[in-house]
Amino acid sequence: MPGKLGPTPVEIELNAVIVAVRDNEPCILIDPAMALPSGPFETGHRTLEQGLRDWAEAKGGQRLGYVEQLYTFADKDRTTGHSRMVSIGYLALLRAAVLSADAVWSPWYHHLPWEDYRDDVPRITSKIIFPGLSEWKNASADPLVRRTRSQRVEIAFPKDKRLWNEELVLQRYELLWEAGLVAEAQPKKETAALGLPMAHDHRRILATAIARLRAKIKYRPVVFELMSDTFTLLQLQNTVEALAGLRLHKQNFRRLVNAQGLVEETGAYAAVTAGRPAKLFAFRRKVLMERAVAGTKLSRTS
Amino acid sequence: MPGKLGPTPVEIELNAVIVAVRDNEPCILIDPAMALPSGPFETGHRTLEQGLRDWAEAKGGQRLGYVEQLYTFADKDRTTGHSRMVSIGYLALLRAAVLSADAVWSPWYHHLPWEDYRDDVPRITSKIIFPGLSEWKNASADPLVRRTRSQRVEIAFPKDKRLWNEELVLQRYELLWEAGLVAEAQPKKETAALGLPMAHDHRRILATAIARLRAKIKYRPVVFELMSDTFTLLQLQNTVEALAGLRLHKQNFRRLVNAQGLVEETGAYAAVTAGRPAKLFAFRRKVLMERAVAGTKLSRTS
DNA sequence: GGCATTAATGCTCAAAAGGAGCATAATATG
DNA sequence: CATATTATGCTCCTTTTGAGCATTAATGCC
Repeated sequence: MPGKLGPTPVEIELNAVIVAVRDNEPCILIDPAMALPSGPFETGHRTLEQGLRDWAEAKGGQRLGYVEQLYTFADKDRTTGHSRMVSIGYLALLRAAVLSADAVWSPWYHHLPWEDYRDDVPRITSKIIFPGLSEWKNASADPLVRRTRSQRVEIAFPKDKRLWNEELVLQRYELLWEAGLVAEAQPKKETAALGLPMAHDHRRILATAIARLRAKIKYRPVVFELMSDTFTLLQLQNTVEALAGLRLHKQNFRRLVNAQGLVEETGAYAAVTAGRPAKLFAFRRKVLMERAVAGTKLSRTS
Repeated sequence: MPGKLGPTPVEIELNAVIVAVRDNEPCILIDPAMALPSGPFETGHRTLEQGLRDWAEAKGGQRLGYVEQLYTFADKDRTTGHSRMVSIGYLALLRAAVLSADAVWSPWYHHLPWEDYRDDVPRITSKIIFPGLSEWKNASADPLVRRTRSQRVEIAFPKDKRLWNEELVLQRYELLWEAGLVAEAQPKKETAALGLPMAHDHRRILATAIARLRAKIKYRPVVFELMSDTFTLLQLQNTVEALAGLRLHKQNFRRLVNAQGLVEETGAYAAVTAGRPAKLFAFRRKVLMERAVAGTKLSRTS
């Protein structure tokens, strides 16, 4: 290859989106500079994931529960001095949380307010996003570009809210970025003020994490990593709704949870708040072993 | 954190699992040393993916079609000299293929022969794998360990072939590795000879790629990246079957493809081989724009 | 106590999707 | 022409989903 310059000196940085749900609000750990917790990858670690776990434990005083690698970024602008910065994003789920002084739980919908459809469509959607994206679409002279943009917008932010696809978090963020509607964007508008900005490209990493999590809760019992040992079905549903940013049909949700054998009754009842007391359930950890659920869509022959 | 040594000098290596299907056999690109194509990440590149594309194009003379990041590995044993090697795995799909001299297409089932269930259960499964895993299971004195191993085996390699889950490629490889049944394993048995070994941990990366691809074909129209411009429905089915390592129900496969609006008739017919001539179809590229299909399993309220 | 309110739970019904297989159509070959 | 081979159309039945009605069990207020 012409212009070969040899291996680039590189530094590895681990970025973690650490999630917990408090009062039915999904929150992420950030520092006062609006940055995700991040640290260097040290020589002593056997694997990347162990590196992350050790570092998070030392810093946050918590043991990370569920951990999953998200994506490795190495864009050109991620540079420190003359060496290149490669960032490996992780998603981690946490139950309780005692925080060290320099960290805060920040509700993730503060950063991506357009993602919360639990109480109808967010107001900013029609007030800012639709006009903003429309303007962006028409800003191109090329009719082909306009058509493409139009289609992307319609998929990411459909007019008909029943077509809302809660998994397209990253696509939506990228669309808003391209349209200059978020503060991090390069050719940004003066008006770019959608959501609370974060350091560097951390809001993008957050979007990646939410997308992954929203996809995953559908076929893997990861929600339980966010629940306490016992919980009511409503609490469970509230947590799923918080993550998905959607309201779910109560009875069908219960049917699903039961049919999958995900929980078992503990015999106890929740301390009452109002209405009929709810049974307390516990996650059947056995299902983790019993099944390796994976969506089958292929109509195989028997 | 005690023992902190500061950022580790690191080198980035890109590893690509480049897939094409020839004569209904999924093949991967490897060099004579049984290694996946790999190259360093150069300073000149804007992003990792662009780095991979440039490098693959220069080396293979091909433009990569579909590219997807798989996983970033940085295990301790991946070391060159005193700097640490971080490997970023990619999956790429290719249609045709003119190869440079030092590369070969190797059928992936040569490396993972237990993954091909198209003609019934592979023979090695009952002849080598079942006894081997059984022995491994019983090798532990701890009854708890035995139980866990037993469950893992039953999920990965179920006795009842209708329970075969074609997506668990990585789990199966790891199981065989732990049991010392593959040549790459550390505490390997003399008999460890399942499948054609590959360099380093490349067979593991291949397993990751296959798992990802098998999962993806179910909800994204990626197969078409492997098809020529026009094809018969049987050819399409054969390709899917090759990837999934399964036989599918013909009529239902067609119903699915039609219902999803994935293809359109071209009006032409395939050059006959035997039997009734088949219509030639083309992929409806529009669906890529029309829909951003994502599996919905949450029963939302309307 | 009686009644409104709030949740939890049980059940039904219809529509959509998925699994299996029968029947027919259109070619090639001997 | 009979046979073999593949393509394609259609039916039937089972499961899964989507929606909503009805009942149960508490609390709070009069």
